[in-house]
Amino acid sequence: MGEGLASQGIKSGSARQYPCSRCPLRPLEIFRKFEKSELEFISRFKRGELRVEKGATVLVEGNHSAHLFTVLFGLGFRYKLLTDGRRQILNYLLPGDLIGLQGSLMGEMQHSVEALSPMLLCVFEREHLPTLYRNHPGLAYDITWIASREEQMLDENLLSIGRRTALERAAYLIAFIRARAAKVEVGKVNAQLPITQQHVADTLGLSLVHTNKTLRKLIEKKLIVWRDGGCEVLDIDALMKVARWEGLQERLRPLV
Amino acid sequence: MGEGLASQGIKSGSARQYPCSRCPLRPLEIFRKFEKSELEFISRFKRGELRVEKGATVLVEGNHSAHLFTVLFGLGFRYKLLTDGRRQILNYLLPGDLIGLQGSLMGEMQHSVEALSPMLLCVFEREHLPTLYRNHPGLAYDITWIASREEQMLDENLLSIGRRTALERAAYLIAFIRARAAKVEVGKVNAQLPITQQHVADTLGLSLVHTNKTLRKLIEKKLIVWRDGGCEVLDIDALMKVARWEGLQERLRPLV
DNA sequence: CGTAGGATTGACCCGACTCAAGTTAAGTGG
DNA sequence: CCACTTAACTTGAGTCGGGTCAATCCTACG
Repeated sequence: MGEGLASQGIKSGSARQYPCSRCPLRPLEIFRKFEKSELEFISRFKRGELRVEKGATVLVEGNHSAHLFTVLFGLGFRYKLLTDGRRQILNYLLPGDLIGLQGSLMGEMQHSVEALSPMLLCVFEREHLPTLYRNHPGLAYDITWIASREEQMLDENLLSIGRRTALERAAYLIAFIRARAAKVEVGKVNAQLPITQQHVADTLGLSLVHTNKTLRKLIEKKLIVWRDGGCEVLDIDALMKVARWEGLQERLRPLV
Repeated sequence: MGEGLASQGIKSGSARQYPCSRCPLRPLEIFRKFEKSELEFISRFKRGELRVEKGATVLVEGNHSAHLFTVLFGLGFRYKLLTDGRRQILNYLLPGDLIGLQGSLMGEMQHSVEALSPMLLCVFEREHLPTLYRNHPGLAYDITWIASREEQMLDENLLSIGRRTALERAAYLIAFIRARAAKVEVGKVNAQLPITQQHVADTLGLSLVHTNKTLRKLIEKKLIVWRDGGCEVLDIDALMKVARWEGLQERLRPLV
């Protein structure tokens, strides 16, 4: 188990490596262009940056968090546990995704968040959220939009786990993450997804052993390879076909 | 398949049976009390009412909807289909729930909605949403809150389908709907949930036959009975124990 | 060179699926 | 009022996907 925020320093003020004005994500074409006033607000809203290592726990179910984060770099995942330890991974977190909105709105986190790779997070103060809603309806709208997008992804995952076969599920999951990653890849494309087969199993609702055998089929078909403790996609179109998945249809989205 | 909105009349103006001032839901103790100005805005935001029969399709995946709804009475569900017809029910819709927010924000519906009982819906105009965000930050916040709550329920469902056994899942589902219904039951408590075993199967990701055998076990244990084409809960605490579910923890919520 | 986390494999079993009949209850038309 | 239909619920038999157990293998790392 990780340690949560308390023990991890949040750099603020001048310690930032990425002031909003030089945000590495915002120039990407999937993100809608912001007004100057919006950027200014966001810039003030941002309290600092948080660097978390691979494997660290960013947020813990049951905790109250004073912060809200946006992923700048790296990959993480949200999950829930049953009392006896069974784990279900709910979704993955990529650059541009918001972390901890549920906790900010409702008080208590109902899920935990862990880093799959080193991550860099923008830190926002939860208390400023009402100010944002009061003074920047456009940004408020964006936040609802982002929450709604997360809901949509969960719908899709639910469909997958409930109604797809093991092979389809595996293909869907990998194609889905790959497709999302492709949209926010900053700099050189890092084709490698830093997940273990245990993560895949806990996402798909399968056992580790069966997950391994299922992934093996995808590997034999040369749709993916498993290398250096991670997954590389060789043929995303074929994966999508196996999964009967149409692909992401999103055009422009907000980045808070 | 139902017919969608086009063929169904939306009563507006004086045809309304429930002006917001006499909203049957708002007095319930789970809903937070609104300011007079908020109520006035909601009242203008409401365009009319829509009555749908049992079995009717309210919204169809892929469609653009000009409306947003709040459930006043009745029970419905959201679902998605795979191309070959496999269906996954994502969540159930009860009084006080918002329908079609995703479609309103992102343009196209990514899921369909069907009525399980006769339903009465408040109809809102999608175009007025930006006005709401501009003039009523508190309501905007509420809408985000509602979206976030839906996300939370989906997280819980995902955990259930991915990691609970068939018996646990069935117990969880029924306890969950029952618990939610208990909070919004207007007038006499109608203990009967108007769902078929096919709905349960499509929610749990199980086959109809196996669902039947699983429910049979709950019936034998006298936790539920299946009567008149619906489900009645006899012992919700026992159901929760079987499901290892802690129950709903929500206190006050907004009603838009 | 030893250890540990992850990936792999085989053997065996059980939960869940499909197929195939029923049964029950609520219409519907004659 | 009865024969016919249809939707939903049941039940049994046989099969198979996916689970558990138990090794084994790799490879990065101290």
